[in-house]
Amino acid sequence: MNEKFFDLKKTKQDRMINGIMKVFAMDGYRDAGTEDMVREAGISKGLLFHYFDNKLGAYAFVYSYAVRYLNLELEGTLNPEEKDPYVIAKQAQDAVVAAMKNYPYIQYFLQRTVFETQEEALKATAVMRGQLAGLQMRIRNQADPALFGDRNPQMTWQLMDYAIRGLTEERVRKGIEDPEEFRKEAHNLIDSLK
Amino acid sequence: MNEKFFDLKKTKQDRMINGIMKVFAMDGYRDAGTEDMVREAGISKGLLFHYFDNKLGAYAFVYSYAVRYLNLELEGTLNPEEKDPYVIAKQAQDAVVAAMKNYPYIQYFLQRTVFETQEEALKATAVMRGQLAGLQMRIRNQADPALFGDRNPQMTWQLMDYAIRGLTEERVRKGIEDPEEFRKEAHNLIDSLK
Amino acid sequence: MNEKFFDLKKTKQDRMINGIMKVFAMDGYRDAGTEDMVREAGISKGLLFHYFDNKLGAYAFVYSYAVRYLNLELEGTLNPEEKDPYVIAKQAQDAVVAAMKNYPYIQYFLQRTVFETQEEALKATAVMRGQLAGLQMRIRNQADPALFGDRNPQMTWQLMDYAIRGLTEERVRKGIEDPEEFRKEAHNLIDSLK
Amino acid sequence: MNEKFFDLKKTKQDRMINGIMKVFAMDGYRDAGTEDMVREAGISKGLLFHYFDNKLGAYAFVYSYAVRYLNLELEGTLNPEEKDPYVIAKQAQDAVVAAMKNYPYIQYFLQRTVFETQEEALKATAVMRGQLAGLQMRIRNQADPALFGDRNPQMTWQLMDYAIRGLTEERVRKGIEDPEEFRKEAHNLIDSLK
DNA sequence: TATGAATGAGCTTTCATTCAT
DNA sequence: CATGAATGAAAGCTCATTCAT
Repeated sequence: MNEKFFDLKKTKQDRMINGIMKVFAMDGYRDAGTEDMVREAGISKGLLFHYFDNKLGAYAFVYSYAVRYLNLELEGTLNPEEKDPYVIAKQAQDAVVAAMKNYPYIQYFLQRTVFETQEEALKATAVMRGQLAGLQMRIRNQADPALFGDRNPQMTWQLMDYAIRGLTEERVRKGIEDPEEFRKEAHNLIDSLK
Repeated sequence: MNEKFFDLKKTKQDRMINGIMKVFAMDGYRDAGTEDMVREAGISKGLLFHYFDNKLGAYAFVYSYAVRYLNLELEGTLNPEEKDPYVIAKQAQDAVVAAMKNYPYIQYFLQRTVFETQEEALKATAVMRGQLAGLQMRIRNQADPALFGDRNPQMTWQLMDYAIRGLTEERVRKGIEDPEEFRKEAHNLIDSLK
Repeated sequence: MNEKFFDLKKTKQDRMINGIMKVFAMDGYRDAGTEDMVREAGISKGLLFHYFDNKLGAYAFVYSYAVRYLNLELEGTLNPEEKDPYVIAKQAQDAVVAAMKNYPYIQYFLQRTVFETQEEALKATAVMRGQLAGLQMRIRNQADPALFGDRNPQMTWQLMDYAIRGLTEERVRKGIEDPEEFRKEAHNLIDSLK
Repeated sequence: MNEKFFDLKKTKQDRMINGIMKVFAMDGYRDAGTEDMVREAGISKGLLFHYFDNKLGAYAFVYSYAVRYLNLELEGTLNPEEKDPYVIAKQAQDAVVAAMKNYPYIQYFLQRTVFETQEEALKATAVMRGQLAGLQMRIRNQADPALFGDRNPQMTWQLMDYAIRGLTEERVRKGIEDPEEFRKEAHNLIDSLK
C-alpha cells in the first residue's frame, strides 16, 4: 500500500475509503467490482491501483482502517468503569453508530468479512481479524457477569451479536436515512434481551 | 434440469452430486468453478451442462437434493415422541452425520448457503430455503420448552446452531476422517450447553 | 459415406434424408444442429454419424441426393419436344412439386445452398453444384427464344427464378399443407411474367 | 453500445468498424469469430466487448453504421434531377464505391445481411433493414420508367441488383485492389442491361 | 445394427490490472 | 498526481463427434 495515500486531502481519503468499503460490504470480496469502487469513490481506475496495488490491497487496507477507526471510536465512547453488560453493549453500539457518521458501511462491512471464505482475503486480513476479536473480548470482559442475572453471559453476548447483525444488515441494505433512529432501534434490541 | 440424470447409475449420480456440492461448499456460489466441479466429479464439462444447463442449475439442484435428502434422513432418525431438546438436537445431528456418509459436504454446503448473497443463487433456492427453515422449526417445536430448565429456549437453540456451525466449518475444512468422532464432538458440544 | 445406407428400408432412408434436409434447409449449414436432425429423422446420434461420418458428410450426401432425385423427376416430367419457355418452366416446377411429395424440403434446401458461404460446405458440394447448374442450363436451352416475344430471355428466366424462390421460401416456412395449391400458385406466378 | 466509441480517434473507430464488418461479411453472423474481429481490428478482446457489449451488439452497430454511411454517400453523389435509370444506377454504385474507400467491405457486408437467417441477427437489425429498403425504393422511384424503353422496369432493376451482387461477391472475395477498375466493371455491367 | 451418454476443443464474455498520456 | 482506454487470462457454455454397450 502506497503511504502517500495519507497525503491526500482528508475528504478524498474518506471518499475513497467509503466507496471501497461500500462495494466490499454490499457484494462480498469476490463479487466486488473495481469499476463500482471507483465510481463510488469518484476516482479513476488508475488511482485505485496506484494507492492499493490491487483489489486485495484495497480490501486489506479498508479492513485495517475500519478496525483501527472503530477502536478509536470505542476508546472515546466506552466508559471504562462501566460494569453493566447492557450499558456496555449500548455504548459500544453508540461508538459504531458514531463511526458510521463518517463511514456509513463500516459496521456492515466488518460483519460481512466474518463470513468471508475467499482464501486470499482471509490471509490478507488475518492479523487485523485477531485485533478485532481481541477488541470484542476486552469489551465483554469489562462487564460484571453477575449483572447478567440468571442469564448465561456468553450466550447473551452471542445473542446480542446476532440481533445487531440482523438489524444492521436489514437497515443498511435499505439505506439508513436517520442514524439516530438506527441507534435507538439497536438500543431497544439490546434492552429486549435483558 | 435434465430428468435423465436419475437414469444414471446411482454411484455416478452421487459422484456428481458430491463433486458439485463440495466445490460450492468450499468456494461459495460465485467462486465455485465448473472446472473444479467436473474434476471432482470425474466427468467432462459437457456432461455437467448437459444435466444441469448451467452453473445456477447445478447449484439449485444440489441444494434441493440436499434438503430433501436431509429431510429423509431426519424422518428415519428422529424419535417423534422425544421431548428433550438436547436429545432431539443430538438425534438431528446424527441424521446429518448419517447423511454425510453419502454426501460428506452436505452439512457444510447447507450452512454456507445461509450466508450466500449472490442474487441469482438466492432466487434459485428461495423455495427450498423455506422448506429447510420449516423443517428446522418443526424439529424445535417438538421439544418441551420446560425441559430447557432455566435456559431461554430460543437462545439455546440459537447457540446450538452456532456451535455446530463452527464445529462443522472447522472439521470439514480440515477434512473429516472419522465421522464417528465428529458425531461425538457434536454431541459433547450440545451437552455442554445444558 | 457408408454405402450400407442403401440397404436400409426405403422408408427409413427417406425419414433420414428428410430430417437432415429439413434442418439444413431451415437453419443453414452452420446453424443446423445434429441434435435436431436425429430428432426429425427419428434416429440416434450414433446412426447419423455411422452412415455419414460427420455433419459435412450428411450435407454433401443430402445435396447430392437432392440433385439426382430432381434430375430423375425432371426426366419424367419434362416434354423434350416442348419449346415454349413458360410451359417448360411450369413443367419443371411440376417436377419439383412432385419431388416434394417425397422430400418436402427439397426445393427450399436446394435454393438455400445457393447462398451458402461456409467454405467447407461449398467445397463438399462443388461437383454437384456444377451438375445442378448444367441441368438448369439444359432446360432453358430447350426453349425457343423467339417464343419470349419481346422479352429478354435471360432476364425473364432470372425473374422466374427469383419469383419461384420467393414463393417457396414463404410457403415452406409457413408449412405447405396442400402441394397442389402451391403448384398452382407457382404456375400463376410464371404465367404472370408473360 | 458504448457511446464513448465516438470519442476514439477516427482512424481507430474505422479500424474497428472495418475489422468487424469484414469478418461478418466474409463469414456470416454465426460463423464470425470475435477472435478474428479483434485481430483484424488490431484491438484486444476486451475492447470489442467494452464498446459493443456482445457480438450481436457489434453486428447491429456496424449494420446501422453502414446504412447511415451509405445514405450520406448517396446524398452527395446522386443527382436528384437525373431521370435515366441507368445513370442513376451508376451514380448509386459510384456512391457505394466511394464508401468502399473508407469501408471496403460495406457493400458485400450489406448484401450478405440480406440472406442472413439467424433469428437474433435479424431482430437486431430490423429497423435499419427497413431504412435500407426505403432508401433503395426512393432511388428507383426517381427514374422515369419511360426511359427503360421496352424493358420491364421492375425486372431490370432486379437484374441490376443481381448482377452487381454477383460482381461484388466475386471481386471482394478475391480482394479488390483497384476500386476504380471495380467501378468501371460495375458500370459496364449496368450498361450491358440496356 | 443401433444407442445416447460422454467428451473436449472452441466459442463468447468478464474483469482485475496495466500504462501511455 | 491522475486518467481511462486497453489488455488477456480465465470463466461459463455449446455442440460436433466418439464409443462402450
